[in-house]
Amino acid sequence: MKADKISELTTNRLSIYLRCLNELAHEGRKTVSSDRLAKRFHLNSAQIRKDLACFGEFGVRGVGYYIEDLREQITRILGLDHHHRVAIIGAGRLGAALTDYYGFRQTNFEVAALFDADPDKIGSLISDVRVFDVKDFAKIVKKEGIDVAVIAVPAEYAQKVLEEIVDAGIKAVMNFAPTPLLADDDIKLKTIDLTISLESLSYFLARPGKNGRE
Amino acid sequence: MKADKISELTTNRLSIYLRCLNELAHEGRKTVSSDRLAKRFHLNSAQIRKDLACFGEFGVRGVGYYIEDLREQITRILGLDHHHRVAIIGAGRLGAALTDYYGFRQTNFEVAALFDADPDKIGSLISDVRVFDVKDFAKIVKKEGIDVAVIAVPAEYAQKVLEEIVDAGIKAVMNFAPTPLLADDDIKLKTIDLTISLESLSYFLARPGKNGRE
DNA sequence: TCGCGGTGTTTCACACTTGAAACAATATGA
DNA sequence: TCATATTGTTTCAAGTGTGAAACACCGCGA
Repeated sequence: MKADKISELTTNRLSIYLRCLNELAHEGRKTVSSDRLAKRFHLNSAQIRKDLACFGEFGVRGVGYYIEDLREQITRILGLDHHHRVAIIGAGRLGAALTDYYGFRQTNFEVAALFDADPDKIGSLISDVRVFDVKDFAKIVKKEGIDVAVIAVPAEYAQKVLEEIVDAGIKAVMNFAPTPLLADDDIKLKTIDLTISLESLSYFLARPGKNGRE
Repeated sequence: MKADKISELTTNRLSIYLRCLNELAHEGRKTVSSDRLAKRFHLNSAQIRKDLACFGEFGVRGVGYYIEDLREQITRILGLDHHHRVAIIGAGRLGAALTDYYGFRQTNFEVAALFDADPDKIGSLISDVRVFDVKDFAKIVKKEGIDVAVIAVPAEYAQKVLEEIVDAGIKAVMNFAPTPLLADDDIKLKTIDLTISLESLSYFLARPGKNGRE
């Protein structure tokens, strides 16, 4: 197929498939068919084949997929074979929790620096990561070879911080501030808005009987 | 309109509108039209009117919306005028960070109890919240009047924890474990999967020139 | 009283995603 | 050799969300 317009939904599913394959590999299985994979993990077999076909032909007709091989392929497609260095802006509780977040290490991301404007925090260590003055952001980014930024500051500062991030040449940003941010099209910006999720739960609790799954 | 099938996308937008109104109210404005709101916050005016019309007639023709009034209405619709008591299962770093998360207080959620299986943690206090043995979950839930649960345990335990949560009679669950969970239709389950978001950034960085906004 | 501005509502076209179905192609094993 | 299993690919229908357009209705101020 080799479509060049890959939906983010597709790559999200690749993440899921990768986890499923890891589980199967852990059990010692060698091959799996899209049908078995779908039945086991409540997925859709046609979708699995379509998603994978976007990136090449990884299966063997009549057999299925070699689990080890497919794991490597998906790992490569998702870029998980590359190392990334992360800056977290905002050394509050969220920033500190994220510094320790196991998911970063798991996905080959390394928290290389924290940034804050609070003089009491600047210079300190959080989980062995140094807190720098946000004024020195661009300089440290260059020196440390940072290519990913995480926004963990209050909503009112988020847009300004994002602009500094972009000015420093970073293209991939994860935003935890509860506000939509504006950025150019060549910047990959993912916003994780916990407040919206909470208010969605609140809405559900306020009107029993109706539902919606995310 | 009074449609009874409200999309979650609609309620998510209500959350956004509420924030915008808060900002406007803070500036001392009294009324706002859907057009001004849309232009100011990069929204779509037709969508705003449609979303609001799902729940009643809040505007005044020829005038727009009274900001204070609309804030109250949306607050009521989203159930933010009700207090909720939250249990966090998993007293690790993520659980601890969430216990302190300001967004909970902001949305009228109160973290009432933490749960863990680690004897070293049970009985301790984290930000003034007691850590209980997860074995006592149902008992404490009843005693403390808890109606919302947050899953902050490793992925392999998440499904089991969810079942205990459901058995305890809780209907609203937020899951931070990086795995899709299965639950009945009458349970509101929101999964925040940071790993998928990270892998999405990784994919983007691995293939420069292509993009996608979440 | 009249015109302007803005809501409430309907309608339509477009895009995207999903899931099913069908089928050719092709390894494997009997 | 041949049946079977399963991929890779195309096609189609259904559902959902978006955004524009049109317009009736109505409050306000001139």
